Amino acid sequence: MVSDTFGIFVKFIFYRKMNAVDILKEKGLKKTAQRIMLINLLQKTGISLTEGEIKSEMGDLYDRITFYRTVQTLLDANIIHRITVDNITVKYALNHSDHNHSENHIHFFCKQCHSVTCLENAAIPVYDIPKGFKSEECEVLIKGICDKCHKLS
Amino acid sequence: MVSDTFGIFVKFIFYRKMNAVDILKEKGLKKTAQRIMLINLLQKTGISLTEGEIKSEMGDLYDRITFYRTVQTLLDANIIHRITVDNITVKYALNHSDHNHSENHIHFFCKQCHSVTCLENAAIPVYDIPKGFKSEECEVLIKGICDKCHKLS
DNA sequence: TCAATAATGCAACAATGTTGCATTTGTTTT
DNA sequence: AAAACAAATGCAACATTGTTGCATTATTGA
Repeated sequence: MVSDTFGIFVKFIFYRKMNAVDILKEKGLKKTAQRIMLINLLQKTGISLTEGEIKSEMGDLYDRITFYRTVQTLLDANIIHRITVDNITVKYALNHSDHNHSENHIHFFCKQCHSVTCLENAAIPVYDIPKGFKSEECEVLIKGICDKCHKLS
Repeated sequence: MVSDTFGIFVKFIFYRKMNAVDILKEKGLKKTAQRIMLINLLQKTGISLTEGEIKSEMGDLYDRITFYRTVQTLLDANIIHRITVDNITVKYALNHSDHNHSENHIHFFCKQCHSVTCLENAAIPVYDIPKGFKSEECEVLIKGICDKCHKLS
């Protein structure tokens, strides 16, 4: 039996392994020092970072106002996303890919080391919500102990 | 076959239908004007409210500093809980019951009227998280169109 | 009713986020 | 490669959100 279905070729761009300059170019954004440094930082660490953590890594290059504008630009361009833990701590993380809609994946918050990991491959289940409600997007934050802290204990 | 299992009698207190004064008494908290008014307001509206909404309802009785302290007291006593939408808007809602651990239920955010409803009866599913991670708590925010807005369209 | 204790509200501060505008930088065109 | 253009930066100044010390006021239990 021969399938007559044509495959649809979808171009996926994965940010984790891409050069910061190329990401910006791809989005038609100017290659500025702060943008490149922020993307590099999020790639290097692999987890979500707070403004404070980003600030201390960036050193002299950090400027509070430019930081907020850089973040806004990268959020708008769908390159990074933002997570809030306990209604207080705001963290920033690199999106998985071009096609990953900001909030459609699960975040894991470690109560011990306070790291936030994006669980890209964990499936978002279908929720049994009451009649009349129409679900479109979903944010999930699981709290517990991460793999690294688990190993140490 | 006769079961020899004894039932365990658990006293559940449901905040939605309880008098504000009784809730405070039950928790050993003083019955102050602001606390009573805030609880009454959350009971009356049934949905989550922002500080601004609470302020305009409270009128003269509202004081910003006392509000933050009142909120903290009621959070600590497990009477209310806090929800953040889009990392910006903070909302407050009455807990379902004494035994409802703050974040262990699903919130529904309506993109049209911006209301947040607590879906008390919607079950939280078991997530398939990577090996090594240990899940303890879970926060879920579903975004879409609520039942009221759905009816109107 | 009075004393003990906790809550309130003012001032003052701290942290977080935003806007206007002159200057600088990145990009495009010649 | 240099000029011209547009967009990003960083300063000042402001707006919003949340916190703390302390004197005053309200609640509660005796």
